[in-house]
Amino acid sequence: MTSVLIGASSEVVRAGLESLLATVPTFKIVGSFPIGAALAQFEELQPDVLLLDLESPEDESMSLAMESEISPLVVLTDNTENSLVVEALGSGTRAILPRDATSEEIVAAIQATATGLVVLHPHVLRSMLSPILPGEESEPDPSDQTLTPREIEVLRMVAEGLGNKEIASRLGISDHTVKFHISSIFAKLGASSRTEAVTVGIRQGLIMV
Amino acid sequence: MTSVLIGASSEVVRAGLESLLATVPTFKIVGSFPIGAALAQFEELQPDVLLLDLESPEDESMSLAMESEISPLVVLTDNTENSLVVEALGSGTRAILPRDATSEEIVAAIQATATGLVVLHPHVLRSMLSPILPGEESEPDPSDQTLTPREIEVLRMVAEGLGNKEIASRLGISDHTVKFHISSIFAKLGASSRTEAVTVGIRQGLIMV
DNA sequence: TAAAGACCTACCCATTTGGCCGATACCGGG
DNA sequence: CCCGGTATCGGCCAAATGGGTAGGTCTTTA
Repeated sequence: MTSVLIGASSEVVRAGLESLLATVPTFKIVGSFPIGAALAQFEELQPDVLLLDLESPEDESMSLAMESEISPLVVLTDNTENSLVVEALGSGTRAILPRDATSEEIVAAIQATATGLVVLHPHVLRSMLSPILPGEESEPDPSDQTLTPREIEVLRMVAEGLGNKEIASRLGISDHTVKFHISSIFAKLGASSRTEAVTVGIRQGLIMV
Repeated sequence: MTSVLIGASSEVVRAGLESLLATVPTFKIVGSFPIGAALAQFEELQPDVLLLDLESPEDESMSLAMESEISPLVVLTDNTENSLVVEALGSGTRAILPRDATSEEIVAAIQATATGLVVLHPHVLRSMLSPILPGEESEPDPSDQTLTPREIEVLRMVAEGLGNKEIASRLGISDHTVKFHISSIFAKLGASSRTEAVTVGIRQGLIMV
Protein backbone atom coordinates (compact mmCIF):
# COMPACT_ATOMS: atom_id res chain seq x y z
CA MET A 1 0.00 0.00 0.00
CA THR A 2 1.37 3.35 -1.02
CA SER A 3 -0.11 6.49 0.48
CA VAL A 4 -0.18 9.50 -1.81
CA LEU A 5 -0.73 13.16 -1.08
CA ILE A 6 -1.80 15.28 -4.04
CA GLY A 7 -0.87 18.92 -4.45
CA ALA A 8 -2.26 20.88 -7.40
CA SER A 9 -3.57 24.40 -7.66
CA SER A 10 -6.21 23.45 -10.20
CA GLU A 11 -9.18 21.61 -8.82
CA VAL A 12 -9.72 19.94 -12.18
CA VAL A 13 -6.23 18.51 -12.13
CA ARG A 14 -6.73 17.27 -8.59
CA ALA A 15 -9.91 15.51 -9.59
CA GLY A 16 -8.16 13.97 -12.56
CA LEU A 17 -5.25 12.70 -10.53
CA GLU A 18 -7.57 11.39 -7.86
CA SER A 19 -9.62 9.36 -10.29
CA LEU A 20 -6.47 8.13 -11.97
CA LEU A 21 -4.86 6.93 -8.77
CA ALA A 22 -8.14 5.42 -7.59
CA THR A 23 -7.84 2.84 -10.34
CA VAL A 24 -4.77 1.37 -8.68
CA PRO A 25 -5.76 -0.71 -5.66
CA THR A 26 -2.38 -0.38 -3.93
CA PHE A 27 -2.61 3.40 -3.87
CA LYS A 28 -4.31 5.25 -1.07
CA ILE A 29 -4.97 8.96 -1.41
CA VAL A 30 -4.47 10.54 1.98
CA GLY A 31 -5.22 14.05 0.84
CA SER A 32 -5.68 16.38 -2.11
CA PHE A 33 -5.07 20.10 -1.70
CA PRO A 34 -3.73 23.18 -3.42
CA ILE A 35 0.03 23.17 -3.43
CA GLY A 36 0.61 25.35 -0.41
CA ALA A 37 -1.86 23.43 1.70
CA ALA A 38 -0.45 20.12 0.54
CA LEU A 39 3.02 21.13 1.67
CA ALA A 40 1.63 22.24 5.01
CA GLN A 41 -0.17 18.96 5.49
CA PHE A 42 2.82 16.83 4.58
CA GLU A 43 4.20 16.62 8.09
CA GLU A 44 0.95 15.50 9.59
CA LEU A 45 -0.21 13.10 6.91
CA GLN A 46 3.20 11.57 6.26
CA PRO A 47 2.42 10.14 2.85
CA ASP A 48 4.79 7.77 1.12
CA VAL A 49 4.73 10.02 -1.92
CA LEU A 50 3.87 13.63 -2.58
CA LEU A 51 2.54 14.21 -6.07
CA LEU A 52 2.84 17.84 -7.12
CA ASP A 53 1.45 19.51 -10.20
CA LEU A 54 3.44 22.64 -10.93
CA GLU A 55 2.17 25.15 -13.44
CA SER A 56 5.64 26.36 -14.14
CA PRO A 57 9.03 25.58 -12.65
CA GLU A 58 9.55 29.24 -11.90
CA ASP A 59 6.75 28.86 -9.44
CA GLU A 60 7.96 29.59 -5.98
CA SER A 61 6.20 26.42 -4.92
CA MET A 62 9.05 24.48 -6.43
CA SER A 63 11.67 26.13 -4.31
CA LEU A 64 9.36 25.88 -1.37
CA ALA A 65 9.01 22.15 -1.84
CA MET A 66 12.74 21.78 -2.36
CA GLU A 67 13.62 23.60 0.79
CA SER A 68 11.21 21.67 2.94
CA GLU A 69 13.32 18.59 2.36
CA ILE A 70 10.30 16.56 1.54
CA SER A 71 11.79 13.54 0.01
CA PRO A 72 9.51 11.27 -1.96
CA LEU A 73 8.37 13.85 -4.42
CA VAL A 74 6.81 13.37 -7.84
CA VAL A 75 6.59 16.52 -9.89
CA LEU A 76 4.47 17.17 -12.93
CA THR A 77 5.62 20.17 -14.88
CA ASP A 78 5.44 21.70 -18.31
CA ASN A 79 8.93 22.93 -18.74
CA THR A 80 10.95 19.75 -18.44
CA GLU A 81 13.95 21.38 -19.98
CA ASN A 82 14.37 24.01 -17.39
CA SER A 83 17.53 23.63 -15.41
CA LEU A 84 15.50 24.31 -12.31
CA VAL A 85 13.94 20.90 -12.46
CA VAL A 86 17.32 19.34 -12.88
CA GLU A 87 18.52 21.10 -9.80
CA ALA A 88 15.44 19.91 -8.02
CA LEU A 89 16.78 16.40 -8.38
CA GLY A 90 19.69 17.45 -6.26
CA SER A 91 17.41 18.06 -3.35
CA GLY A 92 14.77 15.49 -2.76
CA THR A 93 12.73 15.30 -5.91
CA ARG A 94 12.51 11.72 -7.00
CA ALA A 95 10.60 12.04 -10.23
CA ILE A 96 10.00 14.63 -12.91
CA LEU A 97 7.39 14.11 -15.58
CA PRO A 98 5.79 16.35 -18.16
CA ARG A 99 2.20 17.26 -17.42
CA ASP A 100 1.00 15.39 -20.45
CA ALA A 101 2.44 12.13 -19.20
CA THR A 102 0.22 9.12 -19.67
CA SER A 103 -1.57 7.59 -16.74
CA GLU A 104 0.62 4.51 -16.99
CA GLU A 105 3.70 6.67 -16.69
CA ILE A 106 2.39 8.51 -13.65
CA VAL A 107 1.41 5.30 -11.92
CA ALA A 108 4.71 3.65 -12.69
CA ALA A 109 6.60 6.71 -11.53
CA ILE A 110 4.80 6.77 -8.19
CA GLN A 111 5.44 3.10 -7.62
CA ALA A 112 9.11 3.38 -8.46
CA THR A 113 9.46 6.49 -6.34
CA ALA A 114 7.90 4.74 -3.38
CA THR A 115 10.69 2.15 -3.50
CA GLY A 116 13.30 4.87 -3.41
CA LEU A 117 14.18 4.97 -7.08
CA VAL A 118 14.56 8.09 -9.17
CA VAL A 119 12.38 8.41 -12.24
CA LEU A 120 12.85 10.70 -15.19
CA HIS A 121 11.13 11.34 -18.43
CA PRO A 122 13.44 10.78 -21.40
CA HIS A 123 13.24 14.46 -22.20
CA VAL A 124 14.42 15.40 -18.76
CA LEU A 125 17.25 12.94 -19.03
CA ARG A 126 18.34 14.46 -22.28
CA SER A 127 18.49 17.94 -20.82
CA MET A 128 20.59 16.56 -18.00
CA LEU A 129 22.95 14.70 -20.24
CA SER A 130 23.44 17.38 -22.86
CA PRO A 131 25.98 19.39 -20.85
CA ILE A 132 28.16 16.38 -20.20
CA LEU A 133 27.54 14.51 -23.41
CA PRO A 134 28.45 17.04 -26.08
CA GLY A 135 26.97 14.50 -28.39
CA GLU A 136 28.10 13.33 -31.78
CA GLU A 137 30.64 16.09 -32.32
CA SER A 138 32.54 15.02 -35.36
CA GLU A 139 34.80 17.91 -36.12
CA PRO A 140 37.44 16.68 -38.51
CA ASP A 141 39.94 18.53 -36.36
CA PRO A 142 43.24 16.82 -36.76
CA SER A 143 41.88 13.36 -36.61
CA ASP A 144 38.25 12.36 -36.48
CA GLN A 145 39.83 9.10 -35.48
CA THR A 146 37.56 7.03 -33.31
CA LEU A 147 39.01 5.17 -30.40
CA THR A 148 38.40 1.48 -30.05
CA PRO A 149 36.41 0.37 -26.99
CA ARG A 150 39.59 -0.93 -25.46
CA GLU A 151 41.35 2.35 -25.96
CA ILE A 152 38.51 4.26 -24.36
CA GLU A 153 38.70 1.89 -21.45
CA VAL A 154 42.39 2.59 -21.09
CA LEU A 155 41.93 6.34 -21.50
CA ARG A 156 39.36 6.31 -18.75
CA MET A 157 41.87 4.76 -16.38
CA VAL A 158 44.56 7.17 -17.46
CA ALA A 159 42.18 9.95 -16.49
CA GLU A 160 41.93 8.47 -13.04
CA GLY A 161 45.63 9.01 -12.69
CA LEU A 162 46.51 5.35 -12.78
CA GLY A 163 49.93 4.26 -13.96
CA ASN A 164 50.53 1.86 -16.80
CA LYS A 165 51.31 -0.96 -14.43
CA GLU A 166 48.15 -0.36 -12.44
CA ILE A 167 46.04 -0.22 -15.56
CA ALA A 168 47.66 -3.40 -16.80
CA SER A 169 46.79 -5.35 -13.70
CA ARG A 170 43.23 -4.07 -13.66
CA LEU A 171 42.69 -5.10 -17.24
CA GLY A 172 44.59 -8.32 -16.80
CA ILE A 173 47.01 -7.49 -19.59
CA SER A 174 50.69 -6.63 -19.79
CA ASP A 175 51.91 -3.13 -19.16
CA HIS A 176 53.57 -3.30 -22.54
CA THR A 177 50.14 -3.59 -24.04
CA VAL A 178 48.92 -0.66 -22.05
CA LYS A 179 51.74 1.43 -23.42
CA PHE A 180 50.83 0.31 -26.88
CA HIS A 181 47.21 1.34 -26.43
CA ILE A 182 48.24 4.67 -25.00
CA SER A 183 50.50 5.29 -27.96
CA SER A 184 47.57 4.63 -30.28
CA ILE A 185 45.45 7.00 -28.23
CA PHE A 186 48.10 9.70 -28.54
CA ALA A 187 48.21 9.30 -32.28
CA LYS A 188 44.45 9.37 -32.71
CA LEU A 189 43.88 12.25 -30.34
CA GLY A 190 46.84 14.26 -31.48
CA ALA A 191 48.18 14.30 -27.96
CA SER A 192 51.72 13.80 -26.81
CA SER A 193 51.26 13.19 -23.12
CA ARG A 194 48.74 11.26 -21.10
CA THR A 195 47.55 14.44 -19.47
CA GLU A 196 46.88 16.07 -22.80
CA ALA A 197 45.15 12.92 -23.97
CA VAL A 198 42.81 13.18 -21.02
CA THR A 199 41.81 16.77 -21.68
CA VAL A 200 41.29 16.08 -25.36
CA GLY A 201 39.26 13.02 -24.45
CA ILE A 202 37.12 15.08 -22.13
CA ARG A 203 36.65 17.79 -24.73
CA GLN A 204 35.54 15.22 -27.28
CA GLY A 205 33.17 13.61 -24.82
CA LEU A 206 35.01 10.31 -24.90
CA ILE A 207 35.30 10.31 -21.15
CA MET A 208 33.82 12.28 -18.33
CA VAL A 209 35.14 13.91 -15.23
CA MET B 1 1.37 -7.62 -19.81
CA THR B 2 5.05 -6.87 -20.00
CA SER B 3 7.34 -9.33 -21.71
CA VAL B 4 10.83 -9.56 -20.23
CA LEU B 5 14.01 -11.10 -21.59
CA ILE B 6 16.65 -11.93 -19.00
CA GLY B 7 20.38 -11.83 -19.70
CA ALA B 8 22.84 -12.90 -17.01
CA SER B 9 26.02 -14.91 -17.20
CA SER B 10 25.38 -16.62 -13.88
CA GLU B 11 22.75 -19.31 -13.92
CA VAL B 12 22.03 -18.66 -10.27
CA VAL B 13 21.25 -15.03 -10.98
CA ARG B 14 18.99 -16.01 -13.85
CA ALA B 15 17.08 -18.39 -11.63
CA GLY B 16 16.75 -15.70 -8.99
CA LEU B 17 15.46 -13.11 -11.41
CA GLU B 18 13.07 -15.60 -12.94
CA SER B 19 11.51 -16.53 -9.65
CA LEU B 20 11.34 -12.87 -8.68
CA LEU B 21 9.58 -11.81 -11.85
CA ALA B 22 7.26 -14.82 -11.68
CA THR B 23 5.64 -13.31 -8.61
CA VAL B 24 4.31 -10.43 -10.70
CA PRO B 25 1.32 -11.56 -12.75
CA THR B 26 1.72 -8.84 -15.37
CA PHE B 27 5.24 -9.97 -16.24
CA LYS B 28 5.92 -12.64 -18.79
CA ILE B 29 9.44 -14.05 -19.13
CA VAL B 30 10.05 -14.74 -22.78
CA GLY B 31 13.57 -16.02 -22.31
CA SER B 32 16.54 -16.30 -19.98
CA PHE B 33 20.04 -16.70 -21.36
CA PRO B 34 23.66 -15.73 -20.83
CA ILE B 35 24.26 -12.17 -21.86
CA GLY B 36 25.56 -12.82 -25.34
CA ALA B 37 22.75 -15.20 -26.19
CA ALA B 38 20.18 -12.82 -24.74
CA LEU B 39 21.38 -10.03 -27.01
CA ALA B 40 21.27 -12.38 -29.96
CA GLN B 41 17.72 -13.43 -29.17
CA PHE B 42 16.47 -9.90 -28.67
CA GLU B 43 15.53 -9.33 -32.29
CA GLU B 44 13.51 -12.50 -32.54
CA LEU B 45 11.78 -12.44 -29.17
CA GLN B 46 11.10 -8.70 -29.18
CA PRO B 47 10.55 -8.33 -25.45
CA ASP B 48 9.20 -5.14 -23.96
CA VAL B 49 12.17 -5.03 -21.62
CA LEU B 50 15.62 -6.56 -21.59
CA LEU B 51 16.95 -7.13 -18.09
CA LEU B 52 20.73 -7.45 -18.02
CA ASP B 53 22.96 -8.45 -15.14
CA LEU B 54 26.47 -7.13 -15.76
CA GLU B 55 29.33 -8.34 -13.63
CA SER B 56 31.27 -5.18 -14.20
CA PRO B 57 30.76 -2.10 -16.33
CA GLU B 58 34.10 -2.72 -17.97
CA ASP B 59 32.52 -5.80 -19.36
CA GLU B 60 32.46 -5.65 -23.10
CA SER B 61 28.85 -6.76 -22.89
CA MET B 62 27.95 -3.26 -21.89
CA SER B 63 29.38 -1.69 -24.98
CA LEU B 64 27.89 -4.50 -26.98
CA ALA B 65 24.45 -3.83 -25.63
CA MET B 66 24.88 -0.11 -26.15
CA GLU B 67 25.88 -0.49 -29.74
CA SER B 68 23.05 -2.80 -30.61
CA GLU B 69 20.64 0.06 -29.99
CA ILE B 70 18.40 -2.13 -27.94
CA SER B 71 16.24 0.35 -26.25
CA PRO B 72 14.19 -0.78 -23.27
CA LEU B 73 17.10 -1.94 -21.23
CA VAL B 74 17.36 -2.47 -17.49
CA VAL B 75 20.87 -2.97 -16.24
CA LEU B 76 22.02 -4.38 -12.94
CA THR B 77 25.59 -3.58 -12.13
CA ASP B 78 27.96 -3.33 -9.22
CA ASN B 79 29.79 -0.22 -10.07
CA THR B 80 27.04 2.35 -10.21
CA GLU B 81 29.51 5.19 -9.98
CA ASN B 82 31.34 4.39 -13.11
CA SER B 83 30.88 7.02 -15.75
CA LEU B 84 30.34 4.22 -18.22
CA VAL B 85 26.90 3.54 -16.88
CA VAL B 86 26.07 7.19 -17.15
CA GLU B 87 27.12 7.18 -20.75
CA ALA B 88 24.97 4.15 -21.24
CA LEU B 89 21.98 6.34 -20.52
CA GLY B 90 22.89 8.33 -23.57
CA SER B 91 22.29 5.32 -25.76
CA GLY B 92 19.27 3.27 -24.94
CA THR B 93 19.64 2.17 -21.38
CA ARG B 94 16.53 3.07 -19.47
CA ALA B 95 17.41 1.93 -16.00
CA ILE B 96 20.52 1.39 -13.95
CA LEU B 97 20.34 -0.33 -10.60
CA PRO B 98 22.93 -1.75 -8.24
CA ARG B 99 22.98 -5.52 -8.16
CA ASP B 100 21.87 -5.57 -4.56
CA ALA B 101 18.67 -3.73 -5.38
CA THR B 102 15.59 -5.01 -3.62
CA SER B 103 13.01 -7.02 -5.49
CA GLU B 104 10.56 -4.14 -5.16
CA GLU B 105 13.03 -1.84 -6.82
CA ILE B 106 13.67 -4.21 -9.69
CA VAL B 107 9.98 -4.78 -10.29
CA ALA B 108 9.20 -1.08 -10.12
CA ALA B 109 12.06 -0.30 -12.46
CA ILE B 110 10.86 -2.79 -15.06
CA GLN B 111 7.34 -1.45 -14.92
CA ALA B 112 8.46 2.14 -15.25
CA THR B 113 10.86 1.25 -18.05
CA ALA B 114 8.10 -0.49 -19.95
CA THR B 115 6.14 2.75 -20.04
CA GLY B 116 9.12 4.56 -21.48
CA LEU B 117 10.39 6.23 -18.34
CA VAL B 118 13.98 6.34 -17.23
CA VAL B 119 14.80 4.93 -13.83
CA LEU B 120 17.87 5.55 -11.75
CA HIS B 121 19.14 4.53 -8.40
CA PRO B 122 19.86 7.54 -6.19
CA HIS B 123 23.55 6.70 -6.27
CA VAL B 124 23.61 6.80 -10.03
CA LEU B 125 21.80 10.10 -10.01
CA ARG B 126 24.38 11.56 -7.72
CA SER B 127 27.23 10.61 -10.00
CA MET B 128 25.37 12.22 -12.88
CA LEU B 129 24.61 15.38 -11.04
CA SER B 130 28.01 16.00 -9.52
CA PRO B 131 29.56 17.45 -12.67
CA ILE B 132 26.74 19.90 -13.34
CA LEU B 133 25.84 20.74 -9.78
CA PRO B 134 28.98 22.34 -8.46
CA GLY B 135 27.23 22.81 -5.17
CA GLU B 136 26.91 20.28 -2.38
CA GLU B 137 30.61 19.59 -2.39
CA SER B 138 31.27 18.68 1.15
CA GLU B 139 33.84 15.94 1.00
CA PRO B 140 36.52 16.96 3.45
CA ASP B 141 38.83 14.60 1.62
CA PRO B 142 42.37 15.63 1.97
CA SER B 143 41.28 18.57 -0.09
CA ASP B 144 39.27 21.68 0.58
CA GLN B 145 42.69 23.23 0.25
CA THR B 146 42.73 26.24 -2.00
CA LEU B 147 45.42 26.50 -4.61
CA THR B 148 47.48 29.64 -4.85
CA PRO B 149 47.14 31.64 -8.09
CA ARG B 150 50.52 30.43 -9.18
CA GLU B 151 49.60 26.83 -8.60
CA ILE B 152 46.41 27.22 -10.60
CA GLU B 153 48.47 28.72 -13.38
CA VAL B 154 50.75 25.72 -13.32
CA LEU B 155 47.87 23.28 -13.12
CA ARG B 156 46.31 24.86 -16.17
CA MET B 157 49.46 24.21 -18.15
CA VAL B 158 49.72 20.71 -16.82
CA ALA B 159 46.22 20.16 -18.17
CA GLU B 160 47.44 21.21 -21.59
CA GLY B 161 49.84 18.33 -21.48
CA LEU B 162 52.93 20.48 -21.12
CA GLY B 163 56.02 19.08 -19.47
CA ASN B 164 57.75 20.62 -16.52
CA LYS B 165 60.49 22.05 -18.67
CA GLU B 166 58.01 23.60 -21.06
CA ILE B 167 56.00 25.10 -18.23
CA ALA B 168 59.19 26.46 -16.70
CA SER B 169 60.20 28.30 -19.83
CA ARG B 170 56.72 29.74 -20.35
CA LEU B 171 56.64 31.06 -16.83
CA GLY B 172 60.25 32.13 -16.94
CA ILE B 173 61.14 30.09 -13.91
CA SER B 174 63.22 27.01 -13.28
CA ASP B 175 61.80 23.56 -13.84
CA HIS B 176 62.69 22.75 -10.27
CA THR B 177 60.23 25.36 -9.16
CA VAL B 178 57.61 23.90 -11.42
CA LYS B 179 58.14 20.53 -9.82
CA PHE B 180 57.80 22.13 -6.43
CA HIS B 181 54.49 23.73 -7.37
CA ILE B 182 53.20 20.50 -8.79
CA SER B 183 54.12 18.67 -5.63
CA SER B 184 52.12 21.21 -3.64
CA ILE B 185 49.21 20.76 -6.02
CA PHE B 186 49.33 17.01 -5.53
CA ALA B 187 49.24 17.40 -1.78
CA LYS B 188 46.37 19.87 -1.82
CA LEU B 189 44.27 17.97 -4.31
CA GLY B 190 45.04 14.56 -2.93
CA ALA B 191 46.40 13.48 -6.28
CA SER B 192 49.48 11.44 -6.97
CA SER B 193 49.99 12.03 -10.65
CA ARG B 194 49.63 15.05 -12.89
CA THR B 195 46.83 13.37 -14.77
CA GLU B 196 44.87 12.77 -11.61
CA ALA B 197 45.54 16.32 -10.51
CA VAL B 198 43.98 17.55 -13.74
CA THR B 199 40.79 15.54 -13.36
CA VAL B 200 40.44 16.58 -9.74
CA GLY B 201 41.06 20.16 -10.74
CA ILE B 202 38.38 19.99 -13.40
CA ARG B 203 35.96 18.37 -11.00
CA GLN B 204 36.54 21.15 -8.51
CA GLY B 205 36.15 23.81 -11.16
CA LEU B 206 39.69 25.07 -10.71
CA ILE B 207 40.36 24.72 -14.40
CA MET B 208 38.23 24.17 -17.44
CA VAL B 209 38.40 21.89 -20.42
C1' DT C 1 40.13 -17.06 -49.00
C1' DA C 2 42.56 -12.95 -48.37
C1' DA C 3 42.93 -8.51 -46.38
C1' DA C 4 42.12 -5.39 -42.58
C1' DG C 5 41.69 -4.03 -38.27
C1' DA C 6 41.57 -4.73 -33.22
C1' DC C 7 44.05 -6.63 -29.64
C1' DC C 8 47.95 -8.52 -27.21
C1' DT C 9 53.10 -9.07 -26.17
C1' DA C 10 57.99 -7.94 -26.14
C1' DC C 11 62.40 -5.35 -26.31
C1' DC C 12 65.61 -1.12 -26.03
C1' DC C 13 66.49 3.55 -24.60
C1' DA C 14 66.23 8.58 -23.87
C1' DT C 15 63.53 11.58 -21.31
C1' DT C 16 60.45 12.83 -17.73
C1' DT C 17 58.49 12.49 -13.53
C1' DG C 18 57.99 12.79 -8.61
C1' DG C 19 59.88 12.39 -3.95
C1' DC C 20 63.47 13.73 -0.85
C1' DC C 21 66.86 16.59 1.18
C1' DG C 22 67.90 21.58 1.57
C1' DA C 23 68.26 26.95 0.81
C1' DT C 24 66.94 31.97 -0.08
C1' DA C 25 63.76 35.75 -0.35
C1' DC C 26 59.46 38.44 0.06
C1' DC C 27 55.37 39.75 2.59
C1' DG C 28 51.81 40.30 6.08
C1' DG C 29 50.07 39.52 10.85
C1' DG C 30 50.60 38.62 15.76
C1' DC D 1 60.59 41.06 15.72
C1' DC D 2 59.66 36.47 14.52
C1' DC D 3 56.60 33.27 12.19
C1' DG D 4 53.92 31.24 8.47
C1' DG D 5 52.70 31.16 3.73
C1' DT D 6 54.18 31.91 -0.93
C1' DA D 7 57.57 31.77 -4.46
C1' DT D 8 61.95 30.89 -6.00
C1' DC D 9 66.12 28.03 -6.68
C1' DG D 10 69.55 23.66 -6.28
C1' DG D 11 70.84 18.54 -6.43
C1' DC D 12 70.05 13.59 -6.10
C1' DC D 13 67.80 9.39 -7.43
C1' DA D 14 64.43 5.64 -8.21
C1' DA D 15 60.68 5.01 -10.95
C1' DA D 16 57.59 5.91 -14.62
C1' DT D 17 56.82 7.50 -19.11
C1' DG D 18 56.93 7.71 -24.21
C1' DG D 19 58.98 6.50 -28.82
C1' DG D 20 60.44 3.18 -31.85
C1' DT D 21 60.27 -1.37 -33.88
C1' DA D 22 58.68 -6.13 -34.40
C1' DG D 23 56.12 -9.80 -33.73
C1' DG D 24 51.72 -12.73 -32.58
C1' DT D 25 46.43 -13.99 -32.28
C1' DC D 26 41.55 -13.20 -33.36
C1' DT D 27 37.40 -11.44 -35.56
C1' DT D 28 35.28 -9.00 -39.14
C1' DT D 29 35.08 -7.65 -43.63
C1' DA D 30 35.76 -7.65 -48.55
